[in-house]
This record gives sequence, C-alpha cells and structure tokens, in this order.
Amino acid sequence: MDFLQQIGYAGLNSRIKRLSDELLYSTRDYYKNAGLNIEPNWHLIFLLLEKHNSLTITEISQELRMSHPACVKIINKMKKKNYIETKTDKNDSRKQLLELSEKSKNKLPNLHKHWDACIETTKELIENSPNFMQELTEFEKLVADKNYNERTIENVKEL
Amino acid sequence: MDFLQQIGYAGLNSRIKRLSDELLYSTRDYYKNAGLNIEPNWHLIFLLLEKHNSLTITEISQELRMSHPACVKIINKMKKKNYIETKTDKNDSRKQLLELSEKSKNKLPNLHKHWDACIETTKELIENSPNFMQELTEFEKLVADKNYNERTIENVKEL
DNA sequence: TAATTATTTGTAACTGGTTACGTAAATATT
DNA sequence: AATATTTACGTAACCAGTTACAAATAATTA
Repeated sequence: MDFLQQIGYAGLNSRIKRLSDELLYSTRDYYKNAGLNIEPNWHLIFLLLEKHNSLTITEISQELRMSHPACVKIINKMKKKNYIETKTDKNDSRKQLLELSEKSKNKLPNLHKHWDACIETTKELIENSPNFMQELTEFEKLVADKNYNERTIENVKEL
Repeated sequence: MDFLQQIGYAGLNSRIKRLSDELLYSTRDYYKNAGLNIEPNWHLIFLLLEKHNSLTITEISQELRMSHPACVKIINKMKKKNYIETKTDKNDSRKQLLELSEKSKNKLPNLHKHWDACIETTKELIENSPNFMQELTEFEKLVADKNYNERTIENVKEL
C-alpha cells in the first residue's frame, strides 16, 4: 500500500498521472524493443491520417482534443523522419494538408500488428474491471462540463 | 463522441493521459486563482513532510514511487521559494534531511483549506462511479506485477 | 474598397516526467 | 588496511504537454 493510495481521494489525480506516465514509458520501451522507430504519441496521428487521408493541424488538434502547438511538435518530428508529407491548400494558403508518406503506408501493416498487441494488453489490464471504460467516460464528461478549477472554486469553504 | 472514445481500447492510454493532463492544468489554474504561490505537484511533498517531519530525497522518491531526479527538481523549486529547508545528516553526509520551513508551516492551514476543496471536487467527479477507485487500484497492481511492455511482447502475433 | 476581425500555423518559455551518467560518501569484501 | 561495491544525490538530455505571443492569410464589416 503506497502513500498515494493511503491518502484516498487526495491522491487520485496523482495516481492517474502516475499510471499515465507508467503506461507511456512502458509503451515507449515496447516500441524500442520491437525496433519501431516511432514515438507512442504518433499512434493516433497515424490512425487519424489513415482514416481521413488528409488533415490540417487544426483538424487534428480538434479530433484529439489537444492544443495545436502539441500537434505541431509531433507532426514536425514525423515530418523530419519522413512519415508525413505536407502540401499547401490551394484555396487557403494558411492551411497545410498533412498526409502519410509512402514510407508510412509501407510500415502500416507491421505497425498494426504491434498496435493489435497493445489492444490485447489493454484488454488484459481491464478484463476484471468491467466498469472502467464507462466510468472513465463519465469522468471525462464531468470535467468537460465543468472543469476541476471551476468545481473546486465552488467547494472552498472560507474559514 | 470524440476520436479517442471511438477507437475503443486503442484509445485508453491516451484518454488516461489526456484526463491526467486536464486535471493537472486545471488544478494549476485553481492554485493560481486562489493566489497560492505553489505548483500542484508540491502537494504530496507537503503532505509527506507534514507526516514524517524529516525525509531524504530517496525516501520521498520511494514513497511517491517516482524517480529521484523528479523529486530533486520539485524540491529545488520549493527550496528556492523557501518552502523547504535542508540539513546534512550527521551520521551520513550523503543524505540531505528535508524539512518544511516556518513559511510552509504558517501556510499549511490555508493550503489545507484548498486541498479539502480539491477532495470535495474529486468526490464529486466519481460519486456516480462507485468502482473507479477499486478498479484503478487493480489496474495499478497489474502494471506493477508485469508492465505494459512485457505484457505486449507476449501478445504480439508474428505474421 | 478599405479596415477590422477571425483563423491557421508557428515559436518561445514554462511545467512535469523519464533514463543515463557522474561524484562523493558509506559499506562490504578481501 | 586497501580495494571494490553500493547508495545518495545531482546534472544533462530527452519526451510530452500547456499558455502566450506573433505573423500571414482569409473573411467580415463598415
């Protein structure tokens, strides 16, 4: 029983962060061991561009609900390693249309093999937690409706 | 329904990260709005040093199950703002004994007021998720027993 | 049409973690 | 007692997000 568990509700946010970090770093180990020359957070970009063929930074950041500078950073790394190609939109020169490169398309079958293994692992980890996905969704919904900051302001009791 | 939810198990790790980030940044907003001049991740250090009076970097990193360089970074910031004082252990000059400063002790009542509000918020967020804490604990236990990397290696199906 | 506003993308500076490596002190071994 | 190993702490370089600001283009409004 570790300290974060001992302190109950006070430790929940940090436990979620700790778990998130553990999963991220362990996934990175896996990618490295498997000889994949990609970062874990490229996964979703691959999936999105596989599905939509061509997207802009703004569209990706909306799909993933992540800030656009975060997406820019990921995309730049992927471009540097030739996983993504860009062209400027003909009708709106501000927009950069992003597409998977040939290199990416060639690698996708192998990548999917590993992503499938990840899915199996995830299933394994929550197979005895039948409510986890649903309750996580509820959690996401609640913080989307009113965030932690706003809720806590209302919960402060002035001394 | 966003993309991460659409893709089911494949999106779980990223959803946990996204939630973790959202909670972290929103908590930082709260601290800022409340005029507290501290970072969210100092919380656990305060609680630990309140409980144990004096701890070393190594002990803190073990209690929190976090790398020691991460703890060093946090502690250095807290020292820079005079929340923590250090003295060298008389019996082992490698060890730095960390203690809360007078400034910290004076601020603790006010800090606890806000931390209590955070606890209320957390309760609010999971009040309709009666299994969340328990299933999270199970999740933590499973990845501690065998991490995501090791599990996924076993789940790969060679083509 | 000219001026204002909004959108898209990029950059800088910040927080928050990790692993890998180095140094000094303590402990164990020979 | 001298040498080797372990422990404690610190630093550097990396990944992954955020907010705030800036510049260029597009869209709207006066």
